Amino acid sequence: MSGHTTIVNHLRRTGYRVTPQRVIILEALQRQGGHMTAEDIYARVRAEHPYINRSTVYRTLDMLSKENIITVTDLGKGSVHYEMSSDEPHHHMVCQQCGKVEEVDHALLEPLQNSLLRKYKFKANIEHFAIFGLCHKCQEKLRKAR
Amino acid sequence: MSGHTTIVNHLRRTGYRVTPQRVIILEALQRQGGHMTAEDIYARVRAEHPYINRSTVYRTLDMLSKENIITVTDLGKGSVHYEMSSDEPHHHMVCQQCGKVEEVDHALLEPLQNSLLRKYKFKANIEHFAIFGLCHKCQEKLRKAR
DNA sequence: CTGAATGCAAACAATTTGCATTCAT
DNA sequence: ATGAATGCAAATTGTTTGCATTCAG
Repeated sequence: MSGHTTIVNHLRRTGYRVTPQRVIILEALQRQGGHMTAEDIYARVRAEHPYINRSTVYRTLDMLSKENIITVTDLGKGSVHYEMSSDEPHHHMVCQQCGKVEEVDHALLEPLQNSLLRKYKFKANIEHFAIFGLCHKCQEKLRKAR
Repeated sequence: MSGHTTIVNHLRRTGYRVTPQRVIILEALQRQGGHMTAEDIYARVRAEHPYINRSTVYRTLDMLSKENIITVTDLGKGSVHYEMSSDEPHHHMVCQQCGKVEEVDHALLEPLQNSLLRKYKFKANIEHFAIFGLCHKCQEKLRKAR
């Protein structure tokens, strides 16, 4: 699931209409790469195409996530983050001190995923993963402060 | 950290004033046991003490979590959940289909916690953990639906 | 041409804030 | 008596909705 045309074709096949605003929003997501909030995306899109409406952005993001073209992650910042889905799942460590978000190798999460399935028959959706805590730098800072 | 007086004493020692509203909010949290949103707590408290203000509830919850008397969990429902801190940490599996929240044994999380520390020096705050996915029942339902 | 998608303005939910008043210490 | 905490009303933030208009297919 990547590349403009592939996605656009998928949408068309599924019965969605390919409007200019949808294309523009998709492009913004692809250009950025990392996480963005709806509001980030709106701002970015607005910069070049001032006629695009905020609700269109929200509705499009909703649609894209239902189609698994983008993934939604709740990083505990009061608003959800979006990014393009990728083949290699990755996860997020969120520093509660400085707010920095780092990525976690999927391999570290797999054992947990398996044990949850074995013990609780719970199928963890690991795309939707955010781990909160303290990054290395902030631990150092805290230690020195004492 | 449990029992009315222990907490009340801790607060007083730390320089907080022990107001009736704070005591009432604490009691509501203790009576309930499980997670509650700020709004849940407000409603419950209001039922018996209608004079208590909404902002007082929010401010008190804020204070209690800063003092580690309660823990905050973002279960991805648009509003944060609170519950009394306990000695045995536990975590949450949130079913994205039916919304049910189950608890996860801490033992399953420990390996992850360790590997994050080893590989990224990231100190995961595991009190703040929510794992999203599909519970057993909803997996069954989904399978049958197809 | 036709219904899906957009734009707009208004509604909403959860939370926060400024400020005058009250009350725990 | 003094500043911390409360109550109140208003503001903010992020998001959703109803409805008339537009435009992709």
